Order: sequence, then C-alpha cells, then structure tokens
Amino acid sequence: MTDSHKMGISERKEREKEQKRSLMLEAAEALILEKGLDNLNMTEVADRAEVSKGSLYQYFESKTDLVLGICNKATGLLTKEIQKVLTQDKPGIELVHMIGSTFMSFVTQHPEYFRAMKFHDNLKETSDLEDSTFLDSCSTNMQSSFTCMVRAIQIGMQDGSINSSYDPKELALILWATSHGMVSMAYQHQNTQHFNLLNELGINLKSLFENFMKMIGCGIATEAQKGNYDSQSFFETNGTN
Amino acid sequence: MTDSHKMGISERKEREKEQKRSLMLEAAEALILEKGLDNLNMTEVADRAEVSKGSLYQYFESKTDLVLGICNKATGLLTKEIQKVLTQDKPGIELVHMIGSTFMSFVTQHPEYFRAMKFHDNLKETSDLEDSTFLDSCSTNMQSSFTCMVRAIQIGMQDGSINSSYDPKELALILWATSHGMVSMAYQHQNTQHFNLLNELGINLKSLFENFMKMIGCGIATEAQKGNYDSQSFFETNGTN
DNA sequence: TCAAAAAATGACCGATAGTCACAAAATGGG
DNA sequence: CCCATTTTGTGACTATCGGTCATTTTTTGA
Repeated sequence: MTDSHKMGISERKEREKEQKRSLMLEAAEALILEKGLDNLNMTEVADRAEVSKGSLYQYFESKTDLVLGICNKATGLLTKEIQKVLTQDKPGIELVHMIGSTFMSFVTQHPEYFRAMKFHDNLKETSDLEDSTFLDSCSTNMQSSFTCMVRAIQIGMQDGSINSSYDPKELALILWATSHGMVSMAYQHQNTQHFNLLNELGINLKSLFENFMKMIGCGIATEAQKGNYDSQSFFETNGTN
Repeated sequence: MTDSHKMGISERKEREKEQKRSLMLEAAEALILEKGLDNLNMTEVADRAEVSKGSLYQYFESKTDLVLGICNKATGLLTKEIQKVLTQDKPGIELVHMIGSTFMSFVTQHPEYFRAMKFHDNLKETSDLEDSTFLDSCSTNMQSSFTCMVRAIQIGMQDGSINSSYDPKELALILWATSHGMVSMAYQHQNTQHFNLLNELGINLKSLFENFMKMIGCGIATEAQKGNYDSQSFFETNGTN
C-alpha cells in the first residue's frame, strides 16, 4: 500500500468527519428553530442526527461547543456577506448603510444563527476559561466584520462622504453597537410571541430601520452630504447572495 | 379580638413576607455578582439567605421567577431614575442625553440588574407562556421608561431642540434600541475577561459614549441646534443616587 | 482471513431544579 | 395557659439532562 493511498484514505475520513459534524450542526439548528436554544437537548440532537449521544460527543466536546460550532458558521457567513459589500464601488457612507442592511437581513433570515451569536456573547462574560475549538474562530470572524466597518468608514472619510472629525475605529464601534441594538430589537420583534413595543405602536420594522439609517446618515455625514440620504430606503440592499 | 387587630396581624405578615422575599433576592443578587447568572444555584441561594430550599420555593415559583424578581427590582429602579430626569427643566434634546447617561451608569453600577434584564428579554423569545408574578410588572416598568423617552422627544420637538420630521415614538424606539446596543457593549466590556475590542483598540468607554451622544445629537437636532452639542460631555450627567 | 485501530453505542453517573410528606411555629378562641 | 387549627419551614427525594466510559461494531490493511 502506497503512501498516497494512505493519504487518500485519511483525507476521505477527514471529509466524512466534517460532513458528519455538519449534519449534527444542522440537526441542532433545526431544533433551535423549533424549540429555542434554551430547550436544546443533546439527546434530541443525537436522535435527530441519527447518531448516538456518545457519537455526538466525539464530534463536539460539550453542548457549549456545539452551539459555538453554530456560532462559528454564523459569524463566518455574516462576515462573508459583509466582505462582499466592501467589494462594491460605492461611497463610504453608502457602504456603511449596506453593512447595516446586511446585518439586519442576516438576522431576520437566520434567527437561529443570531441566537447562537448571542450565546457566544453571553459565554464571554460568564465562563471562566472555557475551551472550545470554535471560540478563536468566532472571535476572528467577528473581528473581520468589524474591520469591514472600519474600512467602509475610512473609505467614506477619503471620498468625503463621512465626517472625518471622528476616529474611524471609534466610530466603527459605535455603529457596530448601535446596529447591534437595532438588529436585536428586530430579532426580538420577529421571535417573540408576547408583549412587544413595535406592534403596540403600530410601527413597522422597515420604516424603523430606514429612519435609523437616516439618523445615522445625518450624524456622520459631512456638511456637504447632509440631506442626501434623508428619504432613501436602504432596507432593500441586503446581502442576499 | 377586634377586626382591626386581625388586620394589623395580616399586614405585619405581609410586610414580613415581603422582607423575606427581599432578603432572598439580595442573596441571589450577591451570588450573581460573584459567580454569574449562569452559575446561579437554587440550593446556594437558599443557603445564602439562610432558609431551606422548600422555603425559597414558597416565595418564588421557580428559578425563572426568582430572576424575574430581580429584573422587576431592576426595571423599577431604572424607571424611577429616568423619570427623575424628566422633572428637570431642560431642553428636550438634553433630556434625551441625560436619559442615555442614566441608562449607561445604571448598567455599569448594577451589572447584576442588567444581567437579569437580559434574562427577561431572553425569556420572551424562548418560553411558551411562562407565568410569573413579575412578568407583567417588568413589562410595565419598561413601558414607563420608554414613555419617558417619548416625552423627552416630544418636549424637544416643542422647544425646537429636536428635529420634528421624525415620528416621536419611532424615534424613541430607535434611541432606545441604539442606547441598548451601546450599553450592552459597555456591560460586556466591563464584565468580560476575554477578548474584547475596546481594550485592543485603546478606546475608552467614556470617549466612546460621548461620541455616540455627539452622533445622535447631530442626527436628531434641528438645523438651528446643529453643532451646539459637538464637544460637550454628557457622561457626567448620570442619575446617581 | 483476521488482528489492530477507529468509531459508535447506550447504560450509567453526577448535578441540580423542583416536590412533598412531615415538622415546627404562629395564631386565636376558650 | 392550653390546645386545635392554620401557616410556615424543612430536607430527603424525584426527574431531567449534560457528560462519561466500558463494550460492541465497523473499518482498515497486511
């Protein structure tokens, strides 16, 4: 038996292992959609993926690790979509808008992914030194998304569409945090059955997001640009492949 | 034995019951501060409060109910502080600033309360018809806080400090959501030991929050007011006490 | 064909939320 | 002050679920 043959085998095994892992993740995602992350049950995940519990634990160290695996997919996907925005030849301020829209539609289209991302955020405050294969990867992905926001702002400051009196990184952080707040509200609105401000006020999400963008636009635009973005809708420019 | 005497007894009992409940809540809060909400253990809460587990469960239906009890205290306190802001005779846009600052300092000063509030948010998406005595009260409190924001905006539109092209309630919702995003970031920064954008970027929270306010100020101010709030710090105007 | 390695399995364990039969304490009329 | 009744307190116990591991099954490769 040749070395290359051996190599072929181990490669195939690696592929199969990755496929099985992926299947298990999909089972977990489906269950999260059905019953919520808080009701996720490892035995059920195993059953759904048609493997035994022991087998599941051969692919994921723990329940935390499993959810972080989903978060890893999520942040990877989101980052890819955001990076694609940056390839477009548009004014910086418009790129910022599009990044926001991308984030928003990502969350509404993949609530279970956003749920996993919230779980990840939560972990960071709670657990003392958890170790998961996916933690680093998640952080790197998020870092990449954030860097895209910084780039968009820098582009905007270069092309004169964004007020350069702000520090780019600081502004990026503000936009990231505020977008997160908006997106969280959208998520909650979509996934909550109980009391909820939006319905009560008769406000629709789309209009809300448009006005958020308008406010941001006014807040960060240069004097020359003010008013340009007042009545445009950026809600449509979502990153649907 | 007179009726009034009987009444006196039952009132005293009610007071004592409320005191004990409060003691249990305090025990839980302390444990959350020490070990995080996710490591909160009912037996430990009982021990800390110097009662038995069974007794604890006479005062709170479930662990969820206990945490919602903390959330109830939290939202009550926050609402009180925000309402106090509104009693001041200031331009509307400044009231908006102060509400934001109040929220921010509330969270940094009472991380365990904010944690309980996040738990409450989480419940709404997860659980199918949980029943807790505190759920309604929490919602009412949050509603009150939100109403304060609407009031501040209406005041600002009246006195000409806030651009009245927005719908007041919609703008309030935007400010609420974005503030929540900023405050969440501050919370995470303060309570996370791991990887964290802020330290890495060498940005300090105070400056970040000031610039958030500046951006908001630009975004919602009337033309006449633009530039007035550019370099002011609203971070200090927190509702201590 | 068969022995060694890898993967799969599910009975089992420990932790913890929640319960309940019983005990202690408080109440109030005589 | 005593005793019956109601209220409150207690901790052993149960059920559930995350995680483990000895054993079985499958795959590998000579």
